[in-house]
Amino acid sequence: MTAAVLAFQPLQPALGAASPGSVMAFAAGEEIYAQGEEASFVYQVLEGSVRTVRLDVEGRRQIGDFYHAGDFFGLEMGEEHRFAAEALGACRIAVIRRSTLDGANDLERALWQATARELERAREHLLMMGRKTAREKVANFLVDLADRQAGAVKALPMGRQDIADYLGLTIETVSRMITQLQAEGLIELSGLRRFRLTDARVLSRLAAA
Amino acid sequence: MTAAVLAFQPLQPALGAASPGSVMAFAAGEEIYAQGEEASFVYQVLEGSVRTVRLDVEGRRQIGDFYHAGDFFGLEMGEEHRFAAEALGACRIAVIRRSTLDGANDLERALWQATARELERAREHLLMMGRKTAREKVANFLVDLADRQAGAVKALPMGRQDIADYLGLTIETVSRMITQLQAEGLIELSGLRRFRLTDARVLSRLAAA
DNA sequence: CGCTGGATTGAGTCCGGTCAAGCCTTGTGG
DNA sequence: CCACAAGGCTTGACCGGACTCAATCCAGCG
Repeated sequence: MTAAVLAFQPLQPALGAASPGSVMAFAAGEEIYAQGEEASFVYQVLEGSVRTVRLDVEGRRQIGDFYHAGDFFGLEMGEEHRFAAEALGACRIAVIRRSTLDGANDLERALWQATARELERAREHLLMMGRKTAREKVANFLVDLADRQAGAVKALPMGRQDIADYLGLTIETVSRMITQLQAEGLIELSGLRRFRLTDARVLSRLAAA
Repeated sequence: MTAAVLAFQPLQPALGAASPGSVMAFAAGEEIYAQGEEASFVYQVLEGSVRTVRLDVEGRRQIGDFYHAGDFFGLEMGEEHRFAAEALGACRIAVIRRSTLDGANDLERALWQATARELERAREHLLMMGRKTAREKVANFLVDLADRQAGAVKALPMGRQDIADYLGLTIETVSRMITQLQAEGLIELSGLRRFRLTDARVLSRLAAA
């Protein structure tokens, strides 16, 4: 568990401790649940980051979302998971059996709220996919990521391919845009997995565009 | 109210009749609620179709989703609506005050489920936006629309611009793709707002691609 | 140090966007 | 029932941003 990963701000309190769930640890790249697997649990990130992934018939890959400390995921209503969930790096996950929620009114409500928040994020994501240029998408992605982390130096816990599959771009285009933003002095990379927003103002306008 | 509009299959029973809500009628293009408006109601389509729309800073337009008979919409968790809702054609809408839901456990649960279903649709939509070609997007759109309607001849209740803004394409591209699919004998238009799938098999493969 | 897989860079292509006419439904009024 | 307008839709020519293919580069690690 690196300091960088811990820098993510939990958006909601841990449910794990208070609820009859267990805590599991996963290593980088490990699958937490599979696409098509029965959805009998809900999950909360305690430490680390998680991605949800789906492959279509042609093998094209789409990232549904990234989840960091405090986030719930696996909130499907259907019988099975439409996306797989995978650990981005080493992480600890609280696993809560769905059936234990029945009748637990506040838990139920908390999960409904989490579901609605998810929906909001999905719609925001949609908006971005529909009408933004590659440059705007990448700027938006970095600003969002930075917003969730304290400190000037932000972690970039996912690889370029993951970013590409999240934004609906190719890895080459993502790479070019990052290089470009850096050349313009809007961001600053240190290594591949660490960055700073050197001009948050311009970048935010770009992202919002 | 035309027969075509009524052909949509309600996916969930009407809540309006059973609940302390009122029913309102809207004409084509009328706004049901505005972007940024306080979200103190939830809505269910009784007759007709509805679109949710959002304009970004640059004036780019994105359709969030289309809703037909039986569908709930306006299910935001936040204080205000992120998208506006507008009547596609003449329609009747059940309006349910959110506060009347407190403590009504089965209603609450029904709405959570509706929220989760929305989330699923949003993710499906996302998948499509990320990785599909214009041709696949349009095929997918038509197959989805057809699936929700009985009878061989399907209604196309929205205009080309709405389809474009839903799929993240331009109106010209949508038009070209429709023309192309028709030229290949996969679909058949009669007028601008009515179509048949003449080769559902091939079309579905295209859509799934 | 030397590997190795991820990331970058470059050249060329193509899909979908843009700009610009026209066409056709649809609805209105004579 | 037809004429006419008006908006929505289609079509065409051209352009450009993102993709593809391919060759390095280099950070991270043993």
